[in-house]
Amino acid sequence: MKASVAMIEPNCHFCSDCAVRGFAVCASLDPAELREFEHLGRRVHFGSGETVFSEEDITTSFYNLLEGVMRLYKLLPDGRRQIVGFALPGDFLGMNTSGRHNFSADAIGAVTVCQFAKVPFGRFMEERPHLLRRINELAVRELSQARDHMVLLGRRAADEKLASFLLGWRLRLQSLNGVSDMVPLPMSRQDIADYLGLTIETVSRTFTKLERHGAIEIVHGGISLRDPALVEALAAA
Amino acid sequence: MKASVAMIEPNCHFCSDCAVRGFAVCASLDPAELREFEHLGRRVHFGSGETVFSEEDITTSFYNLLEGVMRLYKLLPDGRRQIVGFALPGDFLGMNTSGRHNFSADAIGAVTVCQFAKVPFGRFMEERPHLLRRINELAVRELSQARDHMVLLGRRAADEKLASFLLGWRLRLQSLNGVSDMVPLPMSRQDIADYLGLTIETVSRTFTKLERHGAIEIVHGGISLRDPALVEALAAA
DNA sequence: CGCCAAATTTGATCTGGGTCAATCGGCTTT
DNA sequence: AAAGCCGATTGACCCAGATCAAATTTGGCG
Repeated sequence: MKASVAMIEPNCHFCSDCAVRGFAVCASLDPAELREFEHLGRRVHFGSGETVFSEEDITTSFYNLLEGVMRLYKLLPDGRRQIVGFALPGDFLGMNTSGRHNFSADAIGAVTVCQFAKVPFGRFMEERPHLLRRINELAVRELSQARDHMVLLGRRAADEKLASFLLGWRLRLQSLNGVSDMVPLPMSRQDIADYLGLTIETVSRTFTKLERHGAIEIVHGGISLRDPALVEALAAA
Repeated sequence: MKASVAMIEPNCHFCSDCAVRGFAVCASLDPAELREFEHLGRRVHFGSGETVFSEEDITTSFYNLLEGVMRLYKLLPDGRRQIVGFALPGDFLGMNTSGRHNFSADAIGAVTVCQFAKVPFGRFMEERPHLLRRINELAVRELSQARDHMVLLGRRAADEKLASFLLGWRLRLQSLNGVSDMVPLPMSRQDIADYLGLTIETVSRTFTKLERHGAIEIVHGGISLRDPALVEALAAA
């Protein structure tokens, strides 16, 4: 939404001690490859609300999210928005066949990405099938998530949507931060609404309803799961 | 839905004169590789309504659709169904990370697939990065379609959904059969409803409404686009 | 051709979630 | 600490699409 005034950090970092080393695309590279890979990417910071790339942009870079959360979305000409996913550290963004990004991505809060120019990255991947295999694995996993999201959007009621979202989000955070009943929600109610195919009012009412039923507690910056089994029952439905 | 009594044809066919040779996964193989590849797949026929594989099945095979149309769908425990896509000749099915199919697939009308056992296919692909690249390309394209479908499900009204579906389906058929204003619809109204996140009644009413407005004509086995520009205006909206 | 079963269309009514309109509450600014 | 702002909540009302209930059409099949 805001004009990009992203800060580019002098590249004084090493892949070997990168926070996402173990589970991002680079997990497929051995130490020798990693040293070469290091020269391909540069760290870039984005502030809250800044746009990292837009739907119709020609793809010149791929991105590996290192820190923070991003919203990935598509807009209709009249401004309706559908958030197609939230990106977390370790997610790889920018693959496409058309030569253009087919969704937009903004930072939710401060974000750090590892940016790769498309051409050198493609050349590097050319002769490293295991990197391609890793990227394919990530694409196939995303495809599976996308299909789950379609079921949610097409066939679930508002309370089921919210319950599934909370559990799914918690699960993704678990692999980064460990298990907890506290679920931080860095995105706004509007973001949640646009992710679930609802309005902000319905999201707010549904949160309140879940809280009244003792399923969750709404706390500053997120929610706390009071009765995980109840929420799971709603989400399974 | 029906128990599978699929007919397995003695493998007397050659990849080189396969109908989907030019645009399926095998498009990435040279003539020598193709001869080897030939021994990996076997043609299998399915009758109308037969299930090719189910959501929770362990993946033992991949499939290349040769002839016919399939519906790909997920079910909720209470029977609600979301169709996540329709497969057409050239589509490659079965990739996943979990070891299980994450959706079910039935034949809509008679279908022929080229079935590959997972392990030998994986071994063959292992040493042919261009085949992997081709599969990745197909996955990334599907991901883009999936995101468009999310926008449709989450943010579009019934008439916009139907108009987008008709145009999208026509476009896919175009690359197989050439341009035409006649759009065959081999799937049932219920299938269309489950694809669009609507009920069968709403789909039927919306078809009638589009016909009354002179946008389409409902003909046996499909529709005819009477005013493509009008339909496009609705779909763009 | 005539009969039954299934698919589709049409009609009447209902309702979940949208729309419109106030508040509310937590930050920032001064 | 008062004012202003913005996101979130709550309330009143409405409507697109769901649900329930018939017709009507279509397709197989003896």
